Amino acid sequence: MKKQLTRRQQEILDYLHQNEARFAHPPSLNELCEYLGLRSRGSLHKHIAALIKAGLVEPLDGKQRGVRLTTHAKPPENTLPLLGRIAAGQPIEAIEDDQRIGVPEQLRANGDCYVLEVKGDSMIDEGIFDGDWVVIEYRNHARNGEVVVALVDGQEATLKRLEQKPDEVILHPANSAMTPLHYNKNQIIIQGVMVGLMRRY
Amino acid sequence: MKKQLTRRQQEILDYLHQNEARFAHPPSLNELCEYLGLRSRGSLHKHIAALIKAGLVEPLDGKQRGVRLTTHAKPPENTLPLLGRIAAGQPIEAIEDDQRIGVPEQLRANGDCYVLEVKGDSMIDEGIFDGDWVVIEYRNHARNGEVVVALVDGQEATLKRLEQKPDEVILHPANSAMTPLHYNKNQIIIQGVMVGLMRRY
DNA sequence: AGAGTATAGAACAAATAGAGAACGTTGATC
DNA sequence: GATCAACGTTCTCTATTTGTTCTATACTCT
Repeated sequence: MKKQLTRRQQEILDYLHQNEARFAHPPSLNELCEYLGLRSRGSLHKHIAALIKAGLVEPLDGKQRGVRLTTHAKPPENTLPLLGRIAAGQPIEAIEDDQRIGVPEQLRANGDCYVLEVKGDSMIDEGIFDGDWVVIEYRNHARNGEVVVALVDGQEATLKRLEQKPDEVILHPANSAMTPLHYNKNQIIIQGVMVGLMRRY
Repeated sequence: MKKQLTRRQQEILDYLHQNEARFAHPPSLNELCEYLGLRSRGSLHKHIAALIKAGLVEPLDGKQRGVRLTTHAKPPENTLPLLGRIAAGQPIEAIEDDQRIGVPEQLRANGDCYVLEVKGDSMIDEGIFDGDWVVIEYRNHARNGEVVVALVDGQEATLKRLEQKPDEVILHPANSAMTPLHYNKNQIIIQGVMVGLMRRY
């Protein structure tokens, strides 16, 4: 039951969105009037009030702190968190805070997922290249043959094809220049299973 | 239940679809009149009323917020048409009508794009596998080194890496078991350039 | 001829937009 | 603490825009 915005309201909202970066501090009604070419705060206030009612702008109950957009509380649909880069190096090389990336539905699993950027060529024979994005489903077990994010000795994380044997775990790189790595079962923690891949040219 | 649209109604609906992006805000009847070359709101209003009845346009009960298409009338955001499968076979093996597939923003180019499903292993060394989806930008020229959809002799379409020489065109497969193919310039029509790739596991 | 369609134009009520003034509050400055 | 400018709020009044309805006229088919 969300109400439709009028043209002017939409226009003002768009303006706020587009120029969010431009303002050092949230603009006051007077400032906004100037930007929008209005002469009356009262007129503008009516529009802002409508936007507040629609939940798009933070209410400003008499306080003087300017017009702020509501923090788009819900992360946009169709995106997943981009947690960092993965190679055969450190656990996971984190990326700046709370970055998200668009992921279409068909590339996700049912469970919770996240995205990593691939670093290095250790899986090149599987068609996983440096710079690719891989979609990972949170899971702590996997079946043989699946490509997993494996944490080795609690220290380094790596993207490899998994083979579990009765008393050891083998991580297969997909690169003819590299050899499979053998570990004890308790050295390996599975942090997720690859379910999708994206590449930009 | 659904009534046949008249010529003009269809025309107006098409116009709304195609120029949806052009309008900053939903156009009022007056604005639409101008765009369509009409002088009377009343006339246009009758057509819009028909479209509303057909469920293609959101009803505007006296409110002033312009003519908006109903949500289910427009193709879902974030999707592109999935035109068919491409291999080294027939031009393009069409898929059932009007299928669409989700494609995140970062995998698209600026221009119009579409998606093909890859068939065969001719580009396996480039990390393009059987069953992958490739995002293609409509373009009829490409630079050397780009992967293109090339139509050979107006008959068979294929996905290959392009090399243009002064008097011939070479299509490089990325598979050590295959050899590059040499053509005359006029044998080859470029139907698009690959800009993205998606894979599901 | 007649049904279906298209256009122009006038007229109307409602929704929207704007200006301006007045009021109470906040927050910084002296 | 008093002062004062800036701010958010509320109100009234007015102008414009917009959706709607109606009538009259023309065009296009069978």
